[in-house]
Amino acid sequence: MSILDGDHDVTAVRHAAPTLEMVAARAGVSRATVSRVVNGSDKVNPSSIEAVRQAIAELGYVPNRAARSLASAQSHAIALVVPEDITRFFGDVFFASIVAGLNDRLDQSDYVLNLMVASQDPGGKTERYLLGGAVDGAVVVSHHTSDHFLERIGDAIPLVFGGRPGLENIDTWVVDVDNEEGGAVAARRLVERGCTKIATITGPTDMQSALERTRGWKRVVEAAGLEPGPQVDGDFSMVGGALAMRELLDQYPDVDGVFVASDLMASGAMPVILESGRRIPEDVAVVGYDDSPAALACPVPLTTVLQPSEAMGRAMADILLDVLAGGERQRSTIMPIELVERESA
Amino acid sequence: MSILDGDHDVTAVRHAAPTLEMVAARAGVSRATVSRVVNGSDKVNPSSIEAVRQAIAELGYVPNRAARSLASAQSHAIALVVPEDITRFFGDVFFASIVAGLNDRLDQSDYVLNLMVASQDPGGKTERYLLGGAVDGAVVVSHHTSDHFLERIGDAIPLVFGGRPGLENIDTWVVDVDNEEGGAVAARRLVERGCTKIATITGPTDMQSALERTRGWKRVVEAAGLEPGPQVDGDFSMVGGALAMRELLDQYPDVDGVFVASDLMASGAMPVILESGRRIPEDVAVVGYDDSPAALACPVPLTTVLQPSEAMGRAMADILLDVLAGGERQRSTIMPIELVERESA
DNA sequence: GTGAAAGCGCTAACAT
DNA sequence: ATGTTAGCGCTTTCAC
Repeated sequence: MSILDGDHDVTAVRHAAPTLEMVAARAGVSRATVSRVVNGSDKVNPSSIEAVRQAIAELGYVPNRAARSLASAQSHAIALVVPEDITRFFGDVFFASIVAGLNDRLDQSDYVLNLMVASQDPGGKTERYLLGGAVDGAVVVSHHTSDHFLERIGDAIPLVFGGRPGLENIDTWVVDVDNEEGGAVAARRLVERGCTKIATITGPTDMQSALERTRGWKRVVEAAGLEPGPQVDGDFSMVGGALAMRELLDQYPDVDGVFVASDLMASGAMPVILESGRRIPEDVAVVGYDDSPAALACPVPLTTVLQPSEAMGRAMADILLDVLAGGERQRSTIMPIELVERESA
Repeated sequence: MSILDGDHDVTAVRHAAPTLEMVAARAGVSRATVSRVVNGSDKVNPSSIEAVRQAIAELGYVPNRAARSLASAQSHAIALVVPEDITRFFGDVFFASIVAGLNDRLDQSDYVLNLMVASQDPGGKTERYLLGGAVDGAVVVSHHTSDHFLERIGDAIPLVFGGRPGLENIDTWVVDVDNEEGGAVAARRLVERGCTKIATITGPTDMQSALERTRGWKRVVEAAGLEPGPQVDGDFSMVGGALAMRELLDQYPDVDGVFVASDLMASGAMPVILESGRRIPEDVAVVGYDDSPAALACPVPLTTVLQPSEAMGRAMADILLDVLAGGERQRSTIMPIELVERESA
């Protein structure tokens, strides 16, 4: 009692956290017993459990994480590494739902998530953090190809990559979406509705995912006995999509179907099509990619390819947790995509 | 050398991290000296510094965070607490740039950011984490009014709130944007362009920020000698904005100016105005709020109120870091808003 | 300027 | 089932 009645010092003095030792003293048991109760060991006498529980409640005891972590060599934390500009990252619904999925899975464990934005990272702070035992494992999400510093880290803690190839020769897992199949599904839709002049607006050519989507698109178009139309780089941005569309209409005026590799680009491209006097989908059918909010904000509701981003996040967390618990997991997990049918194609 | 040449066990065995003791042995100095070098103490002989540095490099030594944290009673981490649904959080550009600002400031310190999404938080994991000494302080961002569990936390570590009122009676700081002034600026724009029938589409009435914007709007409209038009709740969503606009046009058909308390709502409301045969801004002028990407995706480029969200994030981090360093800071910081002039008003 | 020694609060063997 | 004893890897007096 005497320790707690400190109402008078609320604002100025921070309460010193009670320790396990204080709990032990109050409950009249050894520190080891308290530790056992806290960690849910089964070999404890019910009466002791009760006494400890009460002492914990009365004192408001919370285990010190650093001490626990030091003694057990586990942090019960995992890092979310984002080697990307943070505004871009958060602006992207794809990433947002991955994080939501991650978080959802983690909520059911006693692990916490640490956000590491490594875009600039002066002084290798991120690397030191990951190597310093602060986290038991890490999840890496980015569209870009792997950054170098991660190689050393995969050597020290398990790494799960999302949406892109992992590193070679070290302990890493990959959860990816089947981008090529995504491009293929989009193209198939166009082919099946009777388009014969099928072009595509692609993402940046230095992104693996963009390349794969294009490859899938091309495969299907060719398999249908058609001559693939132009591939114009739209840079994954809205204005990029508009510019690409303009260029496309110029050099390939009789285009009747286009696979736009992101909804954002599609939302930029559509007005250009409309302004040229063509109708969507009657004259030019459009299939997007992402099923982002942008798909609904388009002039014509966009038929698009849905990536299971939240499920990806959940899968990544699940794999990492499993591995940390000593389980075995497949190195590579490919998540299925699906077509969301709306009006543009 | 002999310790490092372990190329053969890359995949299976994780390297045991070198300890300070190993560095000391290699450098031929005491552990205390290594610690001094690592922490940049000035009272170390240059030659020792050199020896230690080299040993660190050769061994690839990285200090163990848990041990350091336990011994120094500091974690060098701060938490970003989000008592909100994560998808909503990341979907909101306002929050995204706050995080960008936070991160930007933190990059220049040796603190790291820990993401705590407390929306559901079974078992009070977040609370235990924050209370367990895992972080030295926390930043809380959310539009919603304070959650209860934060009170105990503010008692243990310094808390900085963003964009909403903090808690009473405990050590908290608040960085907020002047929402009332934001609403006032928007209304002023409408008044100055000659509107006389000015309505508003508001955010949810249980959000402080929404209330304040409406208050500012009302104050200015009345000060101009005008009768304030209807206030319709648009729920901060796109469809909510559309529905609200429809209702507004019904009950107040001669409206000639409307302050829509978020760009997202405005992007939903505008098409409704246009479809009713009214022109923007000639018949109905529209001012939004946020200066989000949605402002540019509107049928008519949206004049809107800009919140300095990134600066807010930076300010929050700055305050927290200062306080952690023992500095004194004002409890409340109000950031200025500004009007972004485009075509809709 | 440098080293020795004593913890930080917890977990994990090892006894009992 | 419970207590005792060592540490985990680091910082931090306190001597020298």
